[in-house]
Amino acid sequence: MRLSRYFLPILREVPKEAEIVSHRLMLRAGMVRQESAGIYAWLPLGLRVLNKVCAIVREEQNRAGAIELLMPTIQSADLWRESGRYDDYGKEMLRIRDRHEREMLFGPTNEEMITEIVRGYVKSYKSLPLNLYHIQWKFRDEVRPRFGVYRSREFLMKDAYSFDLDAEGARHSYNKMFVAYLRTFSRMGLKAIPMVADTGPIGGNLSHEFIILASTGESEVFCHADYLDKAVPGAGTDFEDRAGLQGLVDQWTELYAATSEKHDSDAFGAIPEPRRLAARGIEVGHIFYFGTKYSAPFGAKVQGPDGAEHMIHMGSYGIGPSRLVAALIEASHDEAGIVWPEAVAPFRVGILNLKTGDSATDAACEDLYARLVAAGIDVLYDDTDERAGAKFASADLIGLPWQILVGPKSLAAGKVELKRRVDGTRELVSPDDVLERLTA
RNA sequence: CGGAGCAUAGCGCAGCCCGGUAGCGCAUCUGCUUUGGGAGCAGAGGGUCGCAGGUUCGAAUCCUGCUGCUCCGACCA
Repeated sequence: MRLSRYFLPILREVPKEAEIVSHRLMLRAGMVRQESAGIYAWLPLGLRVLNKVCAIVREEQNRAGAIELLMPTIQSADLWRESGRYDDYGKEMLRIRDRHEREMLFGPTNEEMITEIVRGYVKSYKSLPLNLYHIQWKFRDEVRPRFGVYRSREFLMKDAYSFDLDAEGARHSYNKMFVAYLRTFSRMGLKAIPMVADTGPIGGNLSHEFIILASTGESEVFCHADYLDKAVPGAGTDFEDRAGLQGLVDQWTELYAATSEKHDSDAFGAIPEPRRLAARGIEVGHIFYFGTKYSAPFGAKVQGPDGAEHMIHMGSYGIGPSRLVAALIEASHDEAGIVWPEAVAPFRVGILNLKTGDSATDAACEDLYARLVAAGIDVLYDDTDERAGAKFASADLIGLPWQILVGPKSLAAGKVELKRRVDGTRELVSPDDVLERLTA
């Protein structure tokens, strides 16, 4: 992409409403624009990151055996009356009437709908286990939206719902998601720690929150420091190996880790003092097992091998990609701007033409650009006639992991500079070597 | 939902107390000079002063109502 043709409204000054660093940087980097309290338009740069986050979420959900579908944003009130949550949910639910005065709502979650869908088709234990997920916009009419897309009213959510014949099967489904979550966050460059969680209004008795550590996090968390160095299960993990998967989950839950709501100071105190970690954290995922809480009121049951009818055991598993984008920035930024992990960077590489109009510099940039594009690399070519300093500032602000600085100085020696955003280091290398390095 | 505050150009703000035909910085556009860490000079464009009423010869400014947004607290993927 040529910057001169792109839509990247960078702000030099910070809109005053932005309090936390991720919100400020997202506005400055031209990633989002507020349209209403807690409602945002995703501008091209922000959308690129959001899509990359979703792609990783999808890959790991699919790897763990979950199947994607797509449910609507608008649901009927009747569906929610069936579970009894229409009245319970309160003012957080955005209620709407259509032209026929039918009561509708903008979905805050989809347990009811997915249960209704499965009830309609699944009649035999042979169809189980089943895990269906979708990535869809949701709306919760928060009393006080804040922190940009971190706590917005409209937000993108991946929610998966598992269906099993019995509690043991459900436990296995839970473990699949548990491992999938470890992998998902790890691939985004985050260290996410599963913590024992309150099951909240959704209910159930088995639940973990996935927390990443960030000084700006809103919850207080306590855990064993060994979690920070734990190896995440590999891509070759056999998700059908029940015992093996349980072993992985056990490894990841045997050490102490809890949010302040579930904090047990005795257990925490039992950790050797130097390994005690009290920090602030951001919740980026939450998984639940809730048994027959929804299948019972919906009459979602299957016939088992014994010929009898069994209530389906369910779990649900959420990740908020829109929130994750903010969380990623909270976890990775500096004074100059965002420091994207490569896996989610809007563009992996930036080419900075430090002297637009100079024929040698222009030619070298065009050549590099063409070759990187041909190699299938996401590259943003700053071909504008801004001064070098402004280009450095912009590239650092939007967090491009690799920046190729092309100017007359280094070009005189047949070189360009390859700069790493994460530590600011630069190397003088030939254009051919840059290609080599970035495509390796 | 309790408490506090704000609303003037794309962004950040001044002007309001004390009414008199709307201003600054950044951004944008044109020209010239610059050109390796957010350049300089000269010029230009851009605003129903959140909305609706009222007071007044005259309202961004005073009064009333409304709307939107932000912050603190309780709640929350």
